[in-house]
Amino acid sequence: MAADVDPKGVRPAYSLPAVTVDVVVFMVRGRALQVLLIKRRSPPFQGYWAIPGGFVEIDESLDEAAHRELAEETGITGAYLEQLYTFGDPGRDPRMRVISVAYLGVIPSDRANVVAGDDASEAGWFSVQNLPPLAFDHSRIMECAIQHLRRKIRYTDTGLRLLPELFTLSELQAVYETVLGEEFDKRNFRRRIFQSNIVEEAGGFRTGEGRPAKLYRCRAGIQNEVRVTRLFP
Amino acid sequence: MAADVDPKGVRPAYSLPAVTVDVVVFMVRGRALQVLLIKRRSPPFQGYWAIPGGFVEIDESLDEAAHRELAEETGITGAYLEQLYTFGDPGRDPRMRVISVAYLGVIPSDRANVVAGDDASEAGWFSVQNLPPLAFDHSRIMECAIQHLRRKIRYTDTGLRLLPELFTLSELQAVYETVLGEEFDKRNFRRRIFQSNIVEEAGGFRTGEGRPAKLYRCRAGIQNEVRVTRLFP
DNA sequence: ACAAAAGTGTTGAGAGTACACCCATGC
DNA sequence: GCATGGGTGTACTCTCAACACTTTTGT
Repeated sequence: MAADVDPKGVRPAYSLPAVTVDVVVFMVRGRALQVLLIKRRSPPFQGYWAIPGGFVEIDESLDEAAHRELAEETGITGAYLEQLYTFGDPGRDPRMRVISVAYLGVIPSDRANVVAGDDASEAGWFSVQNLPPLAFDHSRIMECAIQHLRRKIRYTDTGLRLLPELFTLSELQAVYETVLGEEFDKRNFRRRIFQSNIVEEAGGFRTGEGRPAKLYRCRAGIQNEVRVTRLFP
Repeated sequence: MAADVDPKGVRPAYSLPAVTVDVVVFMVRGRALQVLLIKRRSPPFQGYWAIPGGFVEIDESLDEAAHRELAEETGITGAYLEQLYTFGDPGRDPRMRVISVAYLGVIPSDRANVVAGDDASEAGWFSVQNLPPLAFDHSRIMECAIQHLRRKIRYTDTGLRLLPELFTLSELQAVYETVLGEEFDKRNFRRRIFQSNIVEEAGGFRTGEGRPAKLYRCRAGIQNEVRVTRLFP
């Protein structure tokens, strides 16, 4: 339910938890799934790497807070963000009770240039295969995010949001293979993508080594749920 | 990230949002999907029906808060609860900023006896087809919960948690049909249940009208994910 | 014996999987 | 002309969906 004011008066401040957002943003570069971290420049966990995030302001929504903190601390704007899970165990921050609403985000590699902000001495991308020790309970949040991304890319169009507006089918396949850590048959992959009807030809070609590849884009009006086959379809 | 203390000092109380849990508990009775509501006895929305819930105490986890508030306001204990989504738009409570972590719960109909608690003048079950106007943004939370339950029952063992320990396959089928609002072929339904291997024979029979029906129980060690077929299986 | 619910198999269609070669370009 | 990556079709297997009658009990 929404709050009832304490009948004896306004709830005292010391009994109120702080609320933060934490934003786990992924990118695929080359053949690596990478995640955005910042280096903490104040205690506790000074010098540790951490998931970007911070306090929710009193007059902004949670989504707004997630976008704002991400932009402030890393310079990243326009990422696709969605709420992941809320972590609120007492003791997860040694200083005070902090309840953190975690967000999962993805961004195309061509918009992944970071600029460290005020609260962070540094911001950078790390391969999920090779993460540094993280501050607070951020390893747990990270595991949760990776698991969720892998699940989500299997049955929604999240894979497309990891690519620039125009992309080739080989690039798309590489994204899926990188995130999921398995390889797919080229012909079956293409058949599935076409059947699911999430892309359309953009008209151009990408040249380079070998035969030029057709460019595709995300079909307009694609919602999130591409397809799920279930216990009871 | 977890919190950084405001460099200028402790964050003042007026800028801290309150944190609550809201618990949407479902039950199937007869051929109706029902949800547990309480009647508010103080303003705002005095006399309106609302989703049970309340403040998170400073030293309890979110899960604990959800179970505690549910027990305090409705007398229901031992429900299966899981976190659903966190609703935190400014203005969702007219008095103050309230961020609410919503939980989804299910309970067998034989444990659904309610006892109204302190904060509620009444507690009762309502068919989701026929809900009263709800307080705050609870209609939105309710929609989200119903949608999530319908999705979840399709690919996990949530259906079993809506039944007593022992049940017949016809009762199980009735639960699925009630929650999803569609009918299934009896032979195909049974084949699916057996293939997914989530139940085992309990050894007894339920008698009544017609031929007695074998009793089943949830197989030990069943986790949540029964099966998902995906874009890339 | 009849009413009421339980239980049981088969067939056809569609989706998933495995698999190998030709094509268009740059150098 | 050759190296490089792009692009295409088919056969087999398995899963899903549609469909009707027999069995066991209570009255």
